[in-house]
Amino acid sequence: MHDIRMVREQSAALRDGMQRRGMLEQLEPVIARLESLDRERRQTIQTVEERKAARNAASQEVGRKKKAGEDASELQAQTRALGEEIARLEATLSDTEAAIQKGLYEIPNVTLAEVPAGDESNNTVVRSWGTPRATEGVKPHWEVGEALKLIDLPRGAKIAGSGFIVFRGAGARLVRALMNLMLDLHTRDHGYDETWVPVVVNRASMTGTGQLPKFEDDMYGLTDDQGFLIPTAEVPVTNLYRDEILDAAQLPLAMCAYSPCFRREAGAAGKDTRGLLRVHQFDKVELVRYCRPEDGAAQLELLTGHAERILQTLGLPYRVVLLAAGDTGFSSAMTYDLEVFAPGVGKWLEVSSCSVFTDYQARRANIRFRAAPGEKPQHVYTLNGSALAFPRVIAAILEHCQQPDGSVVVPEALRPYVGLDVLR
RNA sequence: GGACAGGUGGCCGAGUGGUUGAAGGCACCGGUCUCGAAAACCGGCGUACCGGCAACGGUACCGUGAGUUCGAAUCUCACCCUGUCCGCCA
Repeated sequence: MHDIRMVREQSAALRDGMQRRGMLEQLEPVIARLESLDRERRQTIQTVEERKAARNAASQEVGRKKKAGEDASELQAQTRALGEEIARLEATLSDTEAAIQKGLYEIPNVTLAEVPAGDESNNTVVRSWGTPRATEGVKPHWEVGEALKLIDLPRGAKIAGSGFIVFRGAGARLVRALMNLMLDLHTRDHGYDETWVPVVVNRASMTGTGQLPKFEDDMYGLTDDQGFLIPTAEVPVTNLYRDEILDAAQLPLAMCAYSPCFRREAGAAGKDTRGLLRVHQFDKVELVRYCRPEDGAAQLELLTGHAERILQTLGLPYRVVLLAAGDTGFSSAMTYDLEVFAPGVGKWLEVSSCSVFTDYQARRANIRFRAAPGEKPQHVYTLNGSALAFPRVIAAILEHCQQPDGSVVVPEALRPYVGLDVLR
């Protein structure tokens, strides 16, 4: 969420940011309305506070008179009328403020200068690693997965619904292996603090990271309670320090967490629905960092490198894509997608999305730090990235490491965790 | 799930419906004293918003929300959270 002051004082930069996302036309009415609501709000505040000052003075006078044994009934009646006026003004004010809030929630973050303007056709591959193998003769992961009895999609659909996966045998062990490998690397080599968090969170947390109010349809909500299943560990982990003020010495703060993730994928019907590419529940190790504003860009490079390291360790060819403004997520200021090549389906699969949110999330979630004792707290910059999402990594392994006989060579780094060299 | 008890400033802890933003203490900052330090003493010490170039003025905030009242930290209701005991349960 932006600060209303951003709208007031930096409206040119805001409009430029929306232009670069290709959303200015759509959002111009919202911005213009915010500008007028802002003026309205301040106007009303002035009036209401002036009336309150008058009421406070009159109330004290009533008290004084009563104490002195004088009659205060007339003054009381006047003050009551004043109170009624205040109530009306406050109702107006709270309407105005709600409208401002709503408007601010509709405006996405402004992207950083190095982010290319325009829609996804302007996404840029900034580097790549490894050599994608030829697609010739490589079977899609769902065929291998089924043949090797690693994945049971029909039974997943039976017990939960389509888009829910069952892993079996070595497939299930592969999931556990990935979890351990990733957590080990991030905690041992990359300095992340391992965290284990609830997969159910409340509305305040979902609002803090920006899933609410705009994307409620994408999430699973609990029907009897006011909770939601998390779509990513970003939500609980980033919210850990919601409404807190950190010491400067705590920054940069780095946390990683394994969690299952739940997504309704509403509106995605028919797209990438085969196999493991788009499912309602999947596992992921997530990286979350908080840093000082001046470190934001460097921290994004660092975090992205940590995610890349997993793909390198697994020996899977990938490329790093800098998303154009129009393709960058709502709350994000800059995002790199990591795409691994899956020769069986002949596609680059997004297995990670690493973003810096500047202070956009931190403002919403009210996460601050004090640069020096006695200074005013300011918002941290938040970052996160998957490292990595399991199902697509598994798909890539089943395809990239596939042998002509249909068996799959387990990436070397994973062998101690899986306990097998080849899946056959 | 049931029964009690409780939620006040960075922390502890007072608070009778009326100059209470809130006693007192701790912590913290500045000063006096000291060769220096400690102790003692003196002073300072919340946040947000609105107006103002500023000095400053105003408003709001005692878990959250609503209500009663001329006036609410203080009274009423609902909700949330914490603690203790009971029940149930992996």
